[in-house]
Amino acid sequence: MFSQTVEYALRAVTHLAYEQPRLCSTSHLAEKTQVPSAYLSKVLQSLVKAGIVHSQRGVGGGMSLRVPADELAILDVINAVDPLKRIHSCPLQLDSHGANLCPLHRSIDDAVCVMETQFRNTKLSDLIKETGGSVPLCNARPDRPTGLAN
Amino acid sequence: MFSQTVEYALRAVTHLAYEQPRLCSTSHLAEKTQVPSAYLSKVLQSLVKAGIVHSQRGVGGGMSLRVPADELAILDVINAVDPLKRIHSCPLQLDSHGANLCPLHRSIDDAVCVMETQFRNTKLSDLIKETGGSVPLCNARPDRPTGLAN
DNA sequence: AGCAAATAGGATTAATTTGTCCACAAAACG
DNA sequence: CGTTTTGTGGACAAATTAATCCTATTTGCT
Repeated sequence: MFSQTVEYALRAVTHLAYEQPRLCSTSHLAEKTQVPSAYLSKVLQSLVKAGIVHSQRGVGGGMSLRVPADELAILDVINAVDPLKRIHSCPLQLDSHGANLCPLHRSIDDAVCVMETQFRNTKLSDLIKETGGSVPLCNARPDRPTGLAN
Repeated sequence: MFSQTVEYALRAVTHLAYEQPRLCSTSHLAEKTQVPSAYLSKVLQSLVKAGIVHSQRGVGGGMSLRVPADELAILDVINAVDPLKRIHSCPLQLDSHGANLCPLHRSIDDAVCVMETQFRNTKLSDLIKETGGSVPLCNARPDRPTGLAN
């Protein structure tokens, strides 16, 4: 349904929010989110380019959120790595119906639209609240909750 | 967002509903829906196996709907070729939170759930109603609306 | 029986997505 | 200044999805 890449990106920012404002190295993030480290680094690069994540090289460096968790919609994260694509015109070239989509594509686009709205309204901060016995990233916690990353 | 295969399957059943109760050959369907013919035949095989489409070999044969269009949810079509996968347990193995999903996966699954419901409530018959200046499959019409397929 | 029209299905190729590896660049720190 | 730690980016490999090709099988028709 959603690509692996989206899943990985969301895991990453969720953990970053959880450890805010500490910097997380890619390898630390990879371990915590169970994402292949080398691939995660690619995904993070996309998030950096999108201005969602800040990166700091060198000793003690790593990644951190560039945006407050309550201002970052998870739609932004999704769109940074694998954009939801709304249907604006008929995929069959026969655009003899102008701006209207046929019922099929109207229906598909409606579904995408609903998700888009839902993901725009869900902020990253919503994902790090511990609600109803469940915790962010399925109980992934920092090793030393009060210490430094790594 | 949705796979090519889902798109193709939906185009196919839409056109089948449109030409109901005539039989449509794969090549006729392929032309009308602009789907690669050889690939469409694979997709149709899945629909046949799922009991959604009836196939008839030999001269004058082809495909037809096995189910009335107003009883066939487009969710059934989607699930026949590329099932929506709900998240039932945490993708990270740490299932230390029992039946609860973490907020991230709860949120993703909610979105999938909404779509599932929407696609369950949308019947194929809804896709062949000509509403608001737009027509099924972006104006694809049978060559001879009152004649035989092909 | 024999031919033509159609689906069924296996094998193969192409394209895309996912994942790995390695050399390089920047930053901190002695 | 050099070494270590970190991200960057390119090239490549593996896996999955999409698409093609070819042969068999079923069916209708003369």
